[in-house]
Amino acid sequence: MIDVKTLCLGVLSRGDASGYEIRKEFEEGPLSHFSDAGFGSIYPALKRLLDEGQIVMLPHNGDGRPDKKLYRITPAGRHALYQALIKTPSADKLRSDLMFILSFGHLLPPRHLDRIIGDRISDYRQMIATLEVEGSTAHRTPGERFVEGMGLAIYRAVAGYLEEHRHELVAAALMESQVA
Amino acid sequence: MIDVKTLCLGVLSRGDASGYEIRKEFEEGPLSHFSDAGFGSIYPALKRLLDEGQIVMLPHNGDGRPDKKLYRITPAGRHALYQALIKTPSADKLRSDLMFILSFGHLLPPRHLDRIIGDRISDYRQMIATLEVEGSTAHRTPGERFVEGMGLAIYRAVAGYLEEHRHELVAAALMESQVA
DNA sequence: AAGTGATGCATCGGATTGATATATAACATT
DNA sequence: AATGTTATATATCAATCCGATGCATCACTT
Repeated sequence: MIDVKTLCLGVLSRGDASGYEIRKEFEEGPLSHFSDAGFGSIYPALKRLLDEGQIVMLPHNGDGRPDKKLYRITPAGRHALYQALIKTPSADKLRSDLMFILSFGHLLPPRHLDRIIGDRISDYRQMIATLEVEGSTAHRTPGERFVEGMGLAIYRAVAGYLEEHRHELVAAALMESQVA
Repeated sequence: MIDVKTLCLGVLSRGDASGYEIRKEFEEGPLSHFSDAGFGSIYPALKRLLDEGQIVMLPHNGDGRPDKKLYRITPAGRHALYQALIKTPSADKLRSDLMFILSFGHLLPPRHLDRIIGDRISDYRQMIATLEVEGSTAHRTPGERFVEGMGLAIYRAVAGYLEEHRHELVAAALMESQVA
């Protein structure tokens, strides 16, 4: 798995940024659908990257404000990023609490099953709507468009599957609850 | 996110198992598509579950063999599992090194892009074929069938998207490499 | 008889997660 | 004017998790 240092280098390869701004990339930007990193891993990562000379800190303009630290990638950093990018990528992994829960559907009240599936469908429909708007307005590189399109494709597949098979699962749970 | 203790309780709720067998569930079973846990987290988790009285160790039949330890869930364990299952599930998250890499496609040789995408398509097609066979033979609860079907739906969506958009991305990278 | 691979337990360092703490600025609310 | 809320911004910390490694036995092949 790609580590947080590499994730940070990736963001910085697009332009200078602070730790806070890097975080936002993983929360909102195109990368957000397939990567993740919190402050607890970003700040230590930046510290290590500094030590290794892969980034430098820009002298802050003394604007006052709570000391924003801007970082810039160095040639050494670009080289390290490239080395990480050409390594064979490890397998994709989807972690889903919902799927774990549903695989034990027989232990739960049918009404509850129906509700959590319905809620999740709404979440996905919302994300899809947001992506459809952003995708047509925001400026993106071909790579970013590709990745965003993949996110959209997956969200649509999941939402569609949940909608189509929701009733099967709830019906099976209902039958079982009547036997018991 | 659901922790490894709960994942273990889930597996044990279906029947007694050893740490090794629990691991196999996450590697091969229907849960494998959406959960994950290695020995380094399973063994400590089992130890804690023992301390908390949520599982017990069965007296091993002294068969010789490298000391297989069978665990069984207790009523307290089933209760803890239930409590975990009815909590609102956190959002699904797909971690994909490939997508991170592709979003920096402009930094890589077009040939390389084409190759890693092609490789990944083969991986997915292989997984889909395996799932299609298993799905029609193995015995599954409704919940397990539902989850396995979701895995299949996602894999098909990803493989399809990669196949359909592969050339766009590679073509864009080619154009850029000619400009430079 | 040697090798390979599956079964099986266990540990350990390093990395990550998730929660928490602090502080300023901008904006809206009462 | 005072209060509350949200966004900006850095940082730490315990609990947990990941990945690699080590050890030993059994089954099967070559």
